[in-house]
Amino acid sequence: MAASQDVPEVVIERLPQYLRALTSLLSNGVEVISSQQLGEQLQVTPAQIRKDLSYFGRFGKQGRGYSIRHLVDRLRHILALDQTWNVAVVGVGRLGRAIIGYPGFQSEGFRIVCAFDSDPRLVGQLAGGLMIHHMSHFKEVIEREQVRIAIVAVPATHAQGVIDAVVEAGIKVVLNYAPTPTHAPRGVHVRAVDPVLALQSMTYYLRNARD
Amino acid sequence: MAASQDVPEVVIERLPQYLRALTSLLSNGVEVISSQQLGEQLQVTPAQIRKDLSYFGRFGKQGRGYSIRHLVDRLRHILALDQTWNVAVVGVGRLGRAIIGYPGFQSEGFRIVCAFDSDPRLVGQLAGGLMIHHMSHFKEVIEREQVRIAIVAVPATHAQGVIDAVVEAGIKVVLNYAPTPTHAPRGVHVRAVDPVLALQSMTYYLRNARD
DNA sequence: GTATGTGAAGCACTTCACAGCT
DNA sequence: AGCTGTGAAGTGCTTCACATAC
Repeated sequence: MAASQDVPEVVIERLPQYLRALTSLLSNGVEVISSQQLGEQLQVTPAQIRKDLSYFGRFGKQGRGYSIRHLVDRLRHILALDQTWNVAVVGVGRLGRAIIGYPGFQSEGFRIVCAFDSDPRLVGQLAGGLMIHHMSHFKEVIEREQVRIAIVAVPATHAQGVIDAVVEAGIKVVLNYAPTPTHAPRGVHVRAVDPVLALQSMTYYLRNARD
Repeated sequence: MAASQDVPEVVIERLPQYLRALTSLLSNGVEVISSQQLGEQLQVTPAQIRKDLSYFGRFGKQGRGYSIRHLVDRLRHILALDQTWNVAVVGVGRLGRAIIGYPGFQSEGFRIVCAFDSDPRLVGQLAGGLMIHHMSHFKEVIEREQVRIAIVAVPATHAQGVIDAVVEAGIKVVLNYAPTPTHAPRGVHVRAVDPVLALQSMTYYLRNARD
């Protein structure tokens, strides 16, 4: 058991994976699971699962395993997923529209409630049913809409400026789709979605590769 | 300097980031850079950059720094990015079509040359200018088209089956957009693009958060 | 008998710090 | 004088292994 800041970030990143697997098991009618079994499914060692969970409490029963239903509840609470989060999308080009239209966020409790762009020709139009606001109204709109998460889908050249602006407006969690390294102050969490980087690192293994 | 298998995967994952930053610098007319300066730009320690590069050779000049032009060439070679890679997309639903239409792959040397789906109603139609083939012809088509990379954009329920099939056909590099954990044999590299997982881990920090 | 929770050990990546080159 | 390349030291995550609980 530990205070928030003690938990390694790698651990936090694994919890949603555990949660997803457990939710799926539950919907298949499984009620109890051991760290061994869950580990096989996720390709993780049982010790790692037990250690990860131990940062937050003692959720298992020795000799039996974990009650999936109970563990799901606890993980959802730990990750603050036992509530709906409102999300703003910045950039409504091709990518931004795809993000707004993607049903996978909504179904997991992330509700995209407003969209922004800096192009005045787009402002006032609709994108996926959402009114497009100008970036100059960002702070005002996200406060009204109670948004605490921003998704950035602008060209690489604009990404840092947009991140600066959303941080200035008080946003602490950013999902960045722009293919560029970015910087944010301490206490702001930015994660990148960058399929090109992922491909570019894997081609390394095709280099000589008969492995 | 070391053999391929000795280089930690984390190092390989950083190289494309270095490459991207260096390419950008070069196009801005910068010719030489120190590990210190590059580190500042990428939020990485200079020692880490030097150590990472040292796995592959000695590319710098003591007292001066690195010739960006030279380093870009070497990194592109190390990562096997000094060639074009043909890519297959499996799944031409909404997401698959967005991937096919995304210009960011093409511009980095990843050419999407064929598309597959298991829905017979889609087979024979076009998606983003590409003929949609049935999965039953996967091996035949990728061999003809010289494809060694697959992008999987099918529903979670089908992802493992599709990955099994593409691996069976000889694919060693997979970019998986399906929101589900997957397994592949040793020697096959699968990376996941999973924005929902990224958001779900960041909400942890919004839990108590005035940090 | 079976599986958790956890200190301790192990391992791997990161950072230091300095010799060596320009 | 400045900056790389790199063994050595440091750090932090992972795995072990066993006492403990059911």
